[in-house]
Amino acid sequence: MTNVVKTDSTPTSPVQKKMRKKSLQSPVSPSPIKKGRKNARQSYSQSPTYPEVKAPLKIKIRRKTDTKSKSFEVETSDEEQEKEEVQPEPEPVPEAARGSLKMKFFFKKPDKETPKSSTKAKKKKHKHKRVSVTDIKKRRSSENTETFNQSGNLDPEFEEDVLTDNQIPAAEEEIVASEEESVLEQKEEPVMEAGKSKELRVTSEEIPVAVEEVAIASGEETVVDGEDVVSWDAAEEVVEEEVGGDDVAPSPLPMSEPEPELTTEQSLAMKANHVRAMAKSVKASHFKKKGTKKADSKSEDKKRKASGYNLWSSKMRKQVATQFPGLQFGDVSKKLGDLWKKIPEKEKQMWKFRSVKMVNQLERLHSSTTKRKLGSKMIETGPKKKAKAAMQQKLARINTESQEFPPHKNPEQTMKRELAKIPPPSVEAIDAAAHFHLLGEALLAIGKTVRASRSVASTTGTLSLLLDSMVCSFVPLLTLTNQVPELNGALPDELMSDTFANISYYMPGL
DNA sequence: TGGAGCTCCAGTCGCGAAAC
DNA sequence: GTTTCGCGACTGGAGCTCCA
Repeated sequence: MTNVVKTDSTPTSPVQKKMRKKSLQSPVSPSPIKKGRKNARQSYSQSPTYPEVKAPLKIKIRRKTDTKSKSFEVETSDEEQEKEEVQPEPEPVPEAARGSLKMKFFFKKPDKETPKSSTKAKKKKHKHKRVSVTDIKKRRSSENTETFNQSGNLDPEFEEDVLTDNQIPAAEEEIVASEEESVLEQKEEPVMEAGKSKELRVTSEEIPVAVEEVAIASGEETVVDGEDVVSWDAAEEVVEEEVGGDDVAPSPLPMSEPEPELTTEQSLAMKANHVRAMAKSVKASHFKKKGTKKADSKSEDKKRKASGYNLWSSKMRKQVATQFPGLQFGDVSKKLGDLWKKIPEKEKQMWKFRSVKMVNQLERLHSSTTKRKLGSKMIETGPKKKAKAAMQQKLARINTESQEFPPHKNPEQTMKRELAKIPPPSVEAIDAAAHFHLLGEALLAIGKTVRASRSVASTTGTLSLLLDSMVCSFVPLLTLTNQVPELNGALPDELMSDTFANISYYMPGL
């Protein structure tokens, strides 16, 4: 026997989801449940006549993926159907409870016995936890020997992440300064200049900060939501450029064979564009590899921002897992929850602010409707709606066209394929010049920002950027040095070429 | 049939919305 | 205005589905 519960269309938006869920939950008779959510829950959980489901029906939920409208099939075997029929007729269930009952049947996982998995139990526990947080905060001052490990002391690794009293004032300053910087950045609308890409200036300011935030939040390898969002934007744009369009410039010519009629300045511009494209492609490939499927499947608009706790826990979870290898995920979460309660409020505020700041950056990045043409000076701007619609059209076209090529299931292959689309960077003097040219643009933009903001945070943040810039200058300098005939090309071109590609990824302004 | 991709699960906190 | 609840975020693995 097969019961089919069909939905007309896939709930794509939160509102649709909610409506669909409400339709599933909505009882036959609406009046009793209209008292309110709380009452409805109470009637569900506290009803003495509610039949206890010890062995839920074996339910298979199939989702048809080949059509736009997805339907859900609920299947029950004949044997199970018999069991269902043999069961004594339960006493009448209140209408309000029926709605919830239907919901539970529909989503309950059949054959897993998880004593804690009851939603009600979880919520009760959650509720209790919330109360205990307040109590813990009140008692924290007297419990200055809160422990994490068995020795009774906070683990040294974690102490690195917990601010001491001496550090708190500096942290406060950082928060205030960063807030000022954020406000300033929000107010400041970059002025377009001929020949300068708006996108260049945006990325020169934001990407280093984003990388910094990612480093703060998750260490070097962890995928952080914010980073993915940033990079997927870049990825989309690269795909857009690579797939083509009327306004897309052709791929740069091989570096070793410049057009004879080009002036040095023109060649330099081409090189710079090539470096930009290369960096974007590398980024796109990199994050295509790291991006989670779950994140991919969700619309950016629907994604909820990661909270301060999320950022903090994503970083600390690694440490906890490293220190306690045998711990299950749930145990690690418990420890993280305990630790989160123990860290100072100031530090929590810092993580909260980092979350907010990251969201602001991403929003600004998303709100940027600028489109850059390779090899041209034109910047095209427009209303957000218009740009968004155009982007959606392009993505639709890309999706259609990309069906001609089978997707690479192996991410490594995907990355290699993406990298193969761009010519390898050459290591001639003009390439070094192009890198220096971009570096100069980036530093100029940074200088303007610092001068405009005059904040301490901007200055200190720029120092690390300058250090990165110095590092990024090494290979171009080595390239130039390698031109000296007496050296006989001591450094292999392949090495230099690979390093150029890496620098293109990290280089500010790309 | 094997591999790749997708979904769900665990426990926790934060946020937004609804209820009171 | 306060309280309560649902949902989403974090990660890694297990299990399921789909496709060649």
